[in-house]
Amino acid sequence: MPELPDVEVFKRYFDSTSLNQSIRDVKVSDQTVVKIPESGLKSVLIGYQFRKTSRRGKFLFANSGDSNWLVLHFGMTGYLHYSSVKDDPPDHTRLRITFDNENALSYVNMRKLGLVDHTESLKQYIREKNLGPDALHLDHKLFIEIIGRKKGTVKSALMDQSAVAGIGNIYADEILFQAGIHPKRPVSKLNEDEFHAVFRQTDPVLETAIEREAVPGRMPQHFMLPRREPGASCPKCRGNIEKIAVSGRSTFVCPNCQK
DNA sequence: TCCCGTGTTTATAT
DNA sequence: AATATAAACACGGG
Ligand SMILES: [Zn+2]
Repeated sequence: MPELPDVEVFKRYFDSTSLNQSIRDVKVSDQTVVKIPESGLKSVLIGYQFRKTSRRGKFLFANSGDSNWLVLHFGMTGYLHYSSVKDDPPDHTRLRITFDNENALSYVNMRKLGLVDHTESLKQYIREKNLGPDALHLDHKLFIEIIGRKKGTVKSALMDQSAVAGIGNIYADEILFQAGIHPKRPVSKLNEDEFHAVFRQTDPVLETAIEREAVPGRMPQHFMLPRREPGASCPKCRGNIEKIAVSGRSTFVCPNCQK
């Protein structure tokens, strides 16, 4: 689930549920995903309120005052869940933050590929993680420059978080499908028009996905995203969608529409 | 220095 | 029942 659009949806969910409520308790139920000991998290959270959030790529940051940032990354299976403290938290809840208003925010992650961390400096954390600029609303020239200097296939370039942050396996496929570019094309062989086609599709794909709350079934008819299965038909030409591997990741492509 | 393949993780499907 | 797969990244060899 969690690529840029999903994490942006999580951010809005966080903003609409969990800001400006005093934190009463913090429970860590998995100390491998949560990188800070429970006692440490308690000391930076209890008695504070989340004031604002920030997103860079697939990372979500929640601020509760000067030099106090909670870091959330969702891996492949993470999400947020907010409910009454009296309700049982979902399975695989790794962290639960309880507010004075009797509600609680849970960080849920079935697999342990994500992380919860803490940092005093957003800038420094982003630098340490080597994250490129956010993929959404990226400047045209910068996008072309960053992607253009990469080696390898255009799909792996788009998915490189140190180049442009936020695009993962699903949305790389979608952007390239909308752009009519084959994911295995080497970046070095793309001409100016093809670079431009990829750039031109990036914002609309990401923005549309956010509008539809990143739910596959709510995507527009011309999206390939809900059709990631062998034998599906291309929404543009009705041809057969092909499943291939690119940098070891499952990739769906219409060989007729993507050259 | 950069790119790519491998390992990590756990529930599901075959 | 073993095996493969899945929206993630870290790491090490070439
Ligand atoms: Zn097609």
